[in-house]
Amino acid sequence: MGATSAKLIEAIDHYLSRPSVFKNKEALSIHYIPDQLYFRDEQILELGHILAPLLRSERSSNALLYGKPGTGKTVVARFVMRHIVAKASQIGCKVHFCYCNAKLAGTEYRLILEVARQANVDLPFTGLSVAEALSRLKASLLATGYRMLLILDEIDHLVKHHGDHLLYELTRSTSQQFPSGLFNLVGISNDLTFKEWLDPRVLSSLAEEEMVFPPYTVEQLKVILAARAESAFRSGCLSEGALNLCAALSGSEHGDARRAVELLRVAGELADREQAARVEERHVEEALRRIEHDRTTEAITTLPLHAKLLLAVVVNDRANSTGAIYERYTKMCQQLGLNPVTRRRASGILSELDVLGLLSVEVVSYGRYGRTKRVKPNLSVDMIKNALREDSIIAQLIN
DNA sequence: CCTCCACTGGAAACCTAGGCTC
DNA sequence: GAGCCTAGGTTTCCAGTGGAGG
Repeated sequence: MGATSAKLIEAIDHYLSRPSVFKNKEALSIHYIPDQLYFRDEQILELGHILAPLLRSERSSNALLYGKPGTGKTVVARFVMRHIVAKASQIGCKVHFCYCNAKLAGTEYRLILEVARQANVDLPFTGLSVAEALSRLKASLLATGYRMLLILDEIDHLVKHHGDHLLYELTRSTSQQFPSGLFNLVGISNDLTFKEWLDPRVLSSLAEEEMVFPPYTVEQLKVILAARAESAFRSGCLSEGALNLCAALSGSEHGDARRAVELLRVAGELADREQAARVEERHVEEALRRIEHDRTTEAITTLPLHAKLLLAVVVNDRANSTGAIYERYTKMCQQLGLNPVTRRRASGILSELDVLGLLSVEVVSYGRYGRTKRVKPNLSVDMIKNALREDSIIAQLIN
């Protein structure tokens, strides 16, 4: 064995023997479903009542769960589903249970694909029309005599990007075998106004039951965090102050428990890295910065090339109107030997950068001198430049 | 009150790259 | 291989517009 290998093994051993503040980090993962959920008994029981008929192979009502991010919608839905799945397999009830995030799936087709996968139906990952994919899924369910409970997370994303056509089809899918409907839907939405996007027929069948999840208070967040921390951290490895700070930082926005838990996890990782015995408040503060930083760096580095170029023009040349930005941008493309996108597209990209929170874009009118977008960076220019420099093509253009 | 700038942003067509079915 | 499908990005076309200056 070479000397390098020996050193590597030593380093790994050292890493493994190093004390950690965590005893079970899994408990702070976003996919973790605790055995006990706090302050959501009402919603759990209500959803349980709504879905219980499935266990007698009857149709349940469709339901919509609303609430701001991190108010426990997803975890409640999955918690209830877990219990019902257990019961269903115990009594041999013919229902497929399926959880799917519409935003992660991306498109209608990929959503159906994911649903089908969870129901053990094989579909090609491209090449079929949405209608064909759906009818194959239905055919397979009918052939096996299963009905399906479908929990659709971030359903507002689906509707806003692809319309309500798919929901219409799902709520209208009936057969002789299932005259009341083949699919039972539980939709989850962050957006309280998304109903306006729905056709009234879809809305009436989808929103048979509606549940609203209120934000957690800071005090409630403390209890939730304390319980998670109890299973995640070794005893004495989390200071009271750090926990309170996590709750306070997340509670001040809108009681976002997911964010609070993430903050706690990152703070723990930072404490581990510096081999601290305990997670302190300063780790939480650093974690907050780190999360913010990672989010923007990630957003920038994954941008398409022309979006990066336009962003570079804004932060580098201080150009602030669509016309000026476009002019500088086309010169830049010339230098690089690239074909520039059209004015229309550039305008669209600037708006997209606004939605991502990287730029702040405002339409202003200068009267006789026209109407344009007033554009300025929304974050520290240095942070944006640093992230842009990771792209070798852009790096040569930024001073 | 009217004009007219420098755009905005909707709509539809188009292109590319993937893949299925027959 | 022909003839379909989809997704995602882009181009083309164009009607619409807030408000300074006449």
